[in-house]
Amino acid sequence: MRIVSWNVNSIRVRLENFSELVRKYAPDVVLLQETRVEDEKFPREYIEDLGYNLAIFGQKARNGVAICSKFLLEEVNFDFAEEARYIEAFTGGIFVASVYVPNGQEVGCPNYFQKLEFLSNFREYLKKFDNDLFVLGGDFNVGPYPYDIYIPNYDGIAGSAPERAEIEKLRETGFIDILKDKGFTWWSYRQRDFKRNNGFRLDHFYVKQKTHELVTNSQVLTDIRELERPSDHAPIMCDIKI
DNA sequence: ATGGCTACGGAGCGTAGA
Repeated sequence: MRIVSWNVNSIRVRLENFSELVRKYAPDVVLLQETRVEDEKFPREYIEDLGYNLAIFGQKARNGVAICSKFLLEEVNFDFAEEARYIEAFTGGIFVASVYVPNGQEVGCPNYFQKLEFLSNFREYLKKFDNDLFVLGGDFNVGPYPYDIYIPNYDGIAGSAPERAEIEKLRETGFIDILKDKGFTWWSYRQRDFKRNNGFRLDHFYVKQKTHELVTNSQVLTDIRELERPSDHAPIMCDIKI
């Protein structure tokens, strides 16, 4: 099974890039974040015509998550967060989840503390999957290690010690960050940051040991970030022997 | 130089992203 996770920064603007992703990599499951569209306006037909079933949880203008799968989607649930930031389902024999962690805006502001709280609550929520084959993908908006952010000694938003501590606690519950050391996943649209590789590694896959034993490959799809009218995030991909 | 770019809503430019 091939799984992609991708912050698309508007699904409606990214349809051609989505099609190219499917043409090049033929993923079985695509976990989307920042679809930025209410459910009634989601381009369902376009995605379904590419061969995917859909589970969506969106809202107007901001946030929005979705799961696209070539397999039947069962036990779809998006109760974790009030904003459209989380969705899970059982598909093709495993549980998958797509999460869009709040950005936090600026260290110390109210949204920043909401981000820390989100991560803390989320860690507790995920205990329900302790005994399942489970792949969690998403935009965590944190670069867990110093080399995940191109700026030396950076400790601003996405790189502050409390944010990194929340992710460390997630790892301490047994989750393995399978894209550690695989490079950046986000580059600002500004300053030609992508060309200069001024990036952050914000998009992660987490699996526990039982699932990790089945992972055969993981990578960042930087070629999709190079397309015309790209998202500011590259998709991330992993292959699981299932 | 505290901007730079992109998407959204909604018809100006403010807000958010990270």
